[in-house]
Amino acid sequence: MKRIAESTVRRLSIYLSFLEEIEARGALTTSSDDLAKLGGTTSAQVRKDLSFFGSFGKRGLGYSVPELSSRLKEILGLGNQWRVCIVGAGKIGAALARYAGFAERGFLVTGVYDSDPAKIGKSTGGLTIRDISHLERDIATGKYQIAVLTVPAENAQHIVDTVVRAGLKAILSFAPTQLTTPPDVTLRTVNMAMELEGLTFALTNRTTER
Amino acid sequence: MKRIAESTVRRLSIYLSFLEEIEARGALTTSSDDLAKLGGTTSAQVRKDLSFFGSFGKRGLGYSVPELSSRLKEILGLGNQWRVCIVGAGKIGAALARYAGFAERGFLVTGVYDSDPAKIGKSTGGLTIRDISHLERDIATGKYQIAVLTVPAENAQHIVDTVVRAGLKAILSFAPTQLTTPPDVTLRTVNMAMELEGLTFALTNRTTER
DNA sequence: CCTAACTTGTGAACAAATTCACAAGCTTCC
DNA sequence: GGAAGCTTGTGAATTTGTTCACAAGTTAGG
Repeated sequence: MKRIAESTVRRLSIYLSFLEEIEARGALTTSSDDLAKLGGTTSAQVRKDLSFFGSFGKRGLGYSVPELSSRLKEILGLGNQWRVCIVGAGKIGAALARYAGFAERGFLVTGVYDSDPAKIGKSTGGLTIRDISHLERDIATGKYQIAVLTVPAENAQHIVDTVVRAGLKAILSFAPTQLTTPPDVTLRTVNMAMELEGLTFALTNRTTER
Repeated sequence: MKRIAESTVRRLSIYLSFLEEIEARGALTTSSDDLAKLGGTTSAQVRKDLSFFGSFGKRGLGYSVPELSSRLKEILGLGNQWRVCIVGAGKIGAALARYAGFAERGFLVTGVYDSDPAKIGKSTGGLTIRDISHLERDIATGKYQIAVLTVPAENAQHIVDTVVRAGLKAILSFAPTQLTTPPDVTLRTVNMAMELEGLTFALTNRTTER
């Protein structure tokens, strides 16, 4: 299969959420133009994105909402449930552990880890906080497929190395630092400071950039 | 000024954080190659990114760390402080209100808003939660330059419309939904579900995408 | 003062992503 | 069953972003 751009994958997620809205409203079919308008893109872009994976529409008619929706779920790997651990039981970690939106999408947070003895053993979002020294073993036994890191920048790379060593292939980091992983491990980073800087850049340079 | 790509702005943020690390370690000069290695890019990319804004280095020598650092801060609009409000005093909003990392970068969270009567008047992160019905007026009087939205998807667009009407030009949203703003308002969205879907796509399609 | 060793800044070449534009398929209606 | 009206799927054209490659500064050493 051809390499798929990250921007394409992001748009697929967007299309899927629109399809779910459309489905909830009871419509049975939709068109690339509908999806484009909702997502602020063009119908050609929508069709091109989908074309990487096959052809799901009917010429003259559009797309069947339930069908496209389920094909997209399949493409995005949302057919089955995913076991997720949260590393770092600070405020953000605790908020995520409790966040119901994950479960709706098939992400099951089944473990929370921290290194602070004061937190270990306490409960958050219905889960008992485990000692981070157990993390590597737990991953190695297949307990998790995805790790979400909400730890300070200083510890982040070390934890990445640990979970990678244990065999994990997907990491979502909220640590405000640049991390490195081997090429077979997928890493996404959400850096709030960086997002805010994108805003202040726009405010300062008034270049209506988007 | 030429339009600057969002990818360029993100890299500038990364370079800045490296410069601060380098500065903390006491080095006085650095090179495009150093920055490239730290950031997983190429030295040509670094130089090209900087060239959009001027020429800050000395041929044969590299860049003065304090100088480049302060020029980048200026470019990113970090010279002055920014007043930020958080809309939505749920778990994530409360976590952000308390997050010290913002202040370090010059982002002052000076207000938290919610619509839930049970929360209004309570305190979070040293701030009293205000009734969201005051938000529009507060923005209009210049209290804030940036709004951070941590509200449910259903309410997000309505709140965006409100803050835009009040004259705000920069919004960071954590709501898991697609939002629209006029072209002169900069919007950045962090969507956790979408990030996780990017991971499961990679796990499912095994295309070592990055 | 000349040469060697660096490193920047930048047009030009290249690659990637997006948009265009249109043939091809499906449906409806007469 | 043919024409009209849609909408998809996709090569080709275009635009945007990245990498190359090298002239032009700068410093150090003899």
